[in-house]
Amino acid sequence: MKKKIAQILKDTISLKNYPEVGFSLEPPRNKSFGDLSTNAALIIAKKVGKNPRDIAAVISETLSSYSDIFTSVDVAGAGFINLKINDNLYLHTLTDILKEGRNYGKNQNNFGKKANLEWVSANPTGPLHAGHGRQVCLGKSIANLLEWSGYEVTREYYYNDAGNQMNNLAKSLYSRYMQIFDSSFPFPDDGYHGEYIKEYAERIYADKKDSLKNADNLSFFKEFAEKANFERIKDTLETLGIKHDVFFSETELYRNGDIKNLLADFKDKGVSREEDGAVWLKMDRDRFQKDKVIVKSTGEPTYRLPDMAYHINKIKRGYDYIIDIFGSDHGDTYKEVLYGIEKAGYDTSCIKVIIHQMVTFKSGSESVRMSKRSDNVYYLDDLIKDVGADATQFFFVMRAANTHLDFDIELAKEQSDKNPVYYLQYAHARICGIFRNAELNFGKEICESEFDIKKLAEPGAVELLKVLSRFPEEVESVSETLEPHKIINYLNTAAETFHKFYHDNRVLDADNIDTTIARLKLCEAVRTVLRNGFEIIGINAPERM
RNA sequence: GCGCCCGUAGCUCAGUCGGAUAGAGCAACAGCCUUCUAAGCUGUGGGUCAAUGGUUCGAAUCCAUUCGGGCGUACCA
Repeated sequence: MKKKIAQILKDTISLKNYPEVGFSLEPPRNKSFGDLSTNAALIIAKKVGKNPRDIAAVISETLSSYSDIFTSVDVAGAGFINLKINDNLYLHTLTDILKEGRNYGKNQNNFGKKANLEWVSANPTGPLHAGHGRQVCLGKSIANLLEWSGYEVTREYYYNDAGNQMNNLAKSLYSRYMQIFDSSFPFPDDGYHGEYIKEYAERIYADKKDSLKNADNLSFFKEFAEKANFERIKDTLETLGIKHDVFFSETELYRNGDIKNLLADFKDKGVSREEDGAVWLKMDRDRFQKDKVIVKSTGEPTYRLPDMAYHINKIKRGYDYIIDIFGSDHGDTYKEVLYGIEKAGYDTSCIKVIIHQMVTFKSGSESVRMSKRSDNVYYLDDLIKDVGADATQFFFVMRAANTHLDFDIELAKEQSDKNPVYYLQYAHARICGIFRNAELNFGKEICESEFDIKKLAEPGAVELLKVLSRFPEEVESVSETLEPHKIINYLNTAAETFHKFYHDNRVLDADNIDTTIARLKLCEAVRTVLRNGFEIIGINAPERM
């Protein structure tokens, strides 16, 4: 509906020979100003140097002639045009919502396009810790958003298994295994201290007894640990309903020659140089402080080179849109990686990098420590166990990725009205309750009856429909910015408007069957929008609470 | 030092491609359940939008500087 009105406004502007401008068309903060408000006249006025109110008057005169759409067109303030929209238009959105059902809100703006979302991508050196949760949950929502705007989405997980850390992992496990026989067996200085390594050692011992005591290489331990860690990571992700389509290993880039080829490519193009036995990528001094090492003097590439090769691999696989999610600790390094890809001659404009800030956990007023070094790590598993999958998902997605997040475990755990997750879910459960009662008291047929739209004339119902009609626009804009917290903000107003309606208007009324039927349809529409919104952010829609 | 992100109500945060009287949840206070779930609804109080200067019809929003916090600033990933 907004699109249609924007078009009318645009046509009016060109009809009056005003220059084409970018204007806003939004519901005003203050509802008494109307349903939509535009600053078009102010923008035009600036451009042509005339009084904005005069221009607004000219435009609004034409707009008023669309009397079937606008019930009032007013010029206000400095030159805003405020529009009130005919309630009948909103009543018809109800029919649309009921017809589209689970698809209401989806759009096909990117139909036929392929997107690749890479996230989590934690190396398999141990279980995911609670801090990983932010990107795990963000990615889940973002993948959904992409799908809701028509993309075919590949969910991808990239892991570095070629570097030193996997060797450390193997050494750590070997050491724990040997400690079963000799508790004084040395543990590597930079080893992984987690309890899970001891568990793996026990499992190996149970199966192999002491047959690996004199192993001449650690490949068994490496493979065992990698496999076990991945199993646990995948289990954790599955608890949250996440399944990656592709697990891409760094080793693959060595095997298929991508890394070697890229290095040769850099050399051919003259963008790399050698110094002190290492290979450096020449960086643009306006943007970077110094050149960066891509191959160490030991002959091993740094993480940058495989990362570049990996992204080039993704580009070559033909995606229209490539999205990475990283923590703020990668805030600078991804720029180096993109720079390298450009130097290799690839267009990086299809790559979008989402950086999220770090998370601190607290329990009430106490902060929860998340040290990687000690045994005392708060894992993502623990968090999910403590607060539940829905609250985990909700709390991580509730805020803009761009700001630091305080995760209050006590609040998330709280099974009460304090907890913002329940506010939304409760609205859904309430509606389900109404339908249970409707079937009980009026029979199943009542839900399928034809309804009379005129029975929804009361302000609460119209207000509710106005909010519901915004959902597709909301999805559309959020799937461009990839900021799922805005969906939550929207759902909050939807839930709030419903709770208000519920409080003021009784749905089931034996004396007014027609009204009952119409209101049931309205409830069905609210339930649809809530359910669809929940699907995007990735939480359940409970039928009772 | 340099780079990126942030600073909005007592707390946690929305709002930021410039728009009208800056919002929500929690906390505080006062009300509403013999009728579909009170995990709800209604109302009150609470603000130098970190500070200063600038740009203009108009700034929480853009620019500059300062202060404060986070993350980087490796031949770690």
